[in-house]
Amino acid sequence: MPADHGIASDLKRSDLARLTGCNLETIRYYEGVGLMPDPPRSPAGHRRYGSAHVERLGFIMRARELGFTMKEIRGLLSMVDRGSHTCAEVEKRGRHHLDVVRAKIRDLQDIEAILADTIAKCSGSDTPECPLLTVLSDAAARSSNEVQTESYPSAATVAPGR
Amino acid sequence: MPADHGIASDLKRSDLARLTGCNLETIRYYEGVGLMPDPPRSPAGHRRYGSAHVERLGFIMRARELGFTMKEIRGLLSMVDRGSHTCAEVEKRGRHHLDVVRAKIRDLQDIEAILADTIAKCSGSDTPECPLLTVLSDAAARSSNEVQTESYPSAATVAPGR
DNA sequence: CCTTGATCCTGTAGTTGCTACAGATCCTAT
DNA sequence: ATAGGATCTGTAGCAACTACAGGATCAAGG
Repeated sequence: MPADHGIASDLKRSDLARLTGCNLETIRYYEGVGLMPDPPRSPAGHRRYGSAHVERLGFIMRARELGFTMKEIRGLLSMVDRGSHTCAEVEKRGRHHLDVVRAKIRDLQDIEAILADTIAKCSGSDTPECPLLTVLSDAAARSSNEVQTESYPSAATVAPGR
Repeated sequence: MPADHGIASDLKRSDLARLTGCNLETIRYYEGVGLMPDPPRSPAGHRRYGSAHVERLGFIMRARELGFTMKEIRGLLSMVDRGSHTCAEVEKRGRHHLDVVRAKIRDLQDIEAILADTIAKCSGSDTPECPLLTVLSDAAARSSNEVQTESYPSAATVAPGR
């Protein structure tokens, strides 16, 4: 096998985009908000990237795929940049993010249950009466065992105006 | 107990907000984007709402809670406004939204699995080595049975620059 | 060598769904 | 009458990008 001819460099912005799967414009955006460093420029002012940039942007993209917010990614990166990170601290942040992800899953599962239950009652016919519209129109139809504590005397029609 | 004196009216914007749980400013926003009708005004120009507005905003709020986008809500409302809705059509839209919700749940569950698996390997100690950082730094660590089809020769360090 | 088309540059506006502010007017209670 | 809330308008900000306009530059073909 031939010898490696050294660290790659001289990548254009489009190369970096292609290698990382990141949108071209987003690279500039990340530079603007300080997630990516200002790269060296060619004499004509074109950005020139190296493998270090590929690594860093790859890190950002994978964190994004895992749903980390920009703030969290920024925190992780600055820890690593400073070399002040420990597994314990990274794990702590990861666990916090996991909690957030699990909370979102629970919220969506609640929504899923209501939607599925309601839709199951739909007739699929041409009548205007619809269980889903009823649920959307009437708070009481949602949680039938919970009494509305404060509401206005109900009017005749749903979604009036026009 | 005194008799009900008819359909309510002359609600102020703050009243509507309180009755529906909607943010005060959001009401004006919904009016601006055409989700809520322009209400009648008092001589001095203050918005005056009635029970029909309470109903409509309640509809919007409940659709929001179920994760419908503004576009979907707009579609549902305009159907109902026109009186052209059928249970079949509403059900169709509801099922589509349910599909979207379920897809989101699956995405989040994938994320949850990767996070949980990775964090489980963390030592929680003071070392800088961390399985979670490894996963974020190295694409190969994510899907270990999938060969990277296109990537750059890897450099020494993760998250360089500084 | 020169042209042509692709790519790069900058700054700025649009997206979704709100939320919050500034500065002016108005209402309500004492 | 006056003090304090509440309302009015327009506009700016948030996350996290994405897309465009108008110009400069590069790379390949003739």
